[in-house]
Amino acid sequence: MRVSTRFSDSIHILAFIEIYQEKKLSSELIANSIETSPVVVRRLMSTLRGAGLIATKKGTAEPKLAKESKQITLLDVYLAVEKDRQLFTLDTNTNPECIVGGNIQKVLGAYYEDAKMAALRKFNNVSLQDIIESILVEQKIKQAKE
Amino acid sequence: MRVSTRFSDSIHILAFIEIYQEKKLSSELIANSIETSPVVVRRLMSTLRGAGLIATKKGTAEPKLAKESKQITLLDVYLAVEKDRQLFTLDTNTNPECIVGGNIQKVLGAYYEDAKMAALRKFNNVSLQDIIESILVEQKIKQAKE
DNA sequence: TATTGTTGTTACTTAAAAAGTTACACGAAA
DNA sequence: TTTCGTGTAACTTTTTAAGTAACAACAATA
Repeated sequence: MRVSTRFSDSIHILAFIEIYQEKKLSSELIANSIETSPVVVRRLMSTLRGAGLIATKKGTAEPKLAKESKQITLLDVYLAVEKDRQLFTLDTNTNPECIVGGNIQKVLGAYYEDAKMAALRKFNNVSLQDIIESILVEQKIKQAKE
Repeated sequence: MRVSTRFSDSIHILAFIEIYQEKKLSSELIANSIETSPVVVRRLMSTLRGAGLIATKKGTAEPKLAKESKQITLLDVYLAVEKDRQLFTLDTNTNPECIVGGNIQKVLGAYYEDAKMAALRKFNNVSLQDIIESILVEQKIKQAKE
C-alpha cells in the first residue's frame, strides 16, 4: 500500500500553526509548506480538532492550538491520527487447526505489543514544543552556514 | 497500501520448520498452516535463506534452520524481511523554502529513529526459541481446557 | 447585502505496495 | 523417466492512503 504520512504531516501542521500563529493561516498556505493539497490538510485538521488538539472556526483561516505546545506530545498526535492500530502487523488469517497457526497470533501479539509500547513511550516524552524548538535551532544552524 | 505480514509469516515459517523438523516440509504444507500460497512461502524462505537463517535444498522439501533457534532473534528475522526501513514514515516531500518544511524532516527523523530503536531492541531480546516455547505452552493450555 | 474567500465534508480517482497467481526451468529421488 | 518440489520471474488483484473535484455553510467586508 501507500505508506501513511499522516503522523508526520499532522506534526507539521501543528508546528506550523504555532510558529506562524499571528498570520492568516489558510489550509492552502499550510498545504504549500507540506507540499500537498488543501483538502488533505483540512482532513487532517478535522481529525486533530476531533482529538481536541486544535480549535478552528468554519469559514475563518485562524486555526489555534487547543493546548499549549508543551502539553501536546507526539503520542497525542500519533493516537489522534493513527488510532491505536498495530505497529507490527499480525497475520490474522492462520490455520487454527495447526499448533503453530493456532497459537502464534496470541504469542506474537504479546511481543508486538511490548515493542510498540516501547516506541510509543518515547513519543510520550517528546512535546510539540520540543519539535518546534528543534526546528528553529536547525534553521539557525542553516543560516549560520550561509 | 496493503499491510505487510512478512515479518509475522517469516516467524511462522521458522517456528514451523523447527517444530516439525522430522517431517517432510513442502512449501505447500507450510502454506497450509499460514493459509497462504506456496509461492509466498517460497519467496519468504528465499529471503530467509539469503539472510542466513535457514538452509534449503532445491527440489527437496527439507528446510532446516541454519542456526539454533536460541541464536535467532526476532530482530534478525525483522531485518531479514523488512530491511532497515522506516517504522514511522517521514513525509520526504516538504517545502524546503519554509522554516517548518525545510527542517522538520531532520528533526522528526531523529525522534522516529529513537522510537524505532526502542522497539527493535525489544525484538533483539526475544529468540525464536522463546516463540516456540510460548506456542507449545499455549497449546497445552488449550488442551487442558478441553 | 452581494461578493469573495475559507472551511468542512463527501464522493470519486489515482498511486503504491504487498499478497496472490500462473508458469516453468531445474533438481532430487524413487 | 516419472513424479514431486524448489526457485524465480512476470503478471494480477487487493488494500489503503493520498490526491482531486465539488459544494454547502460560514465569515468578513466592500
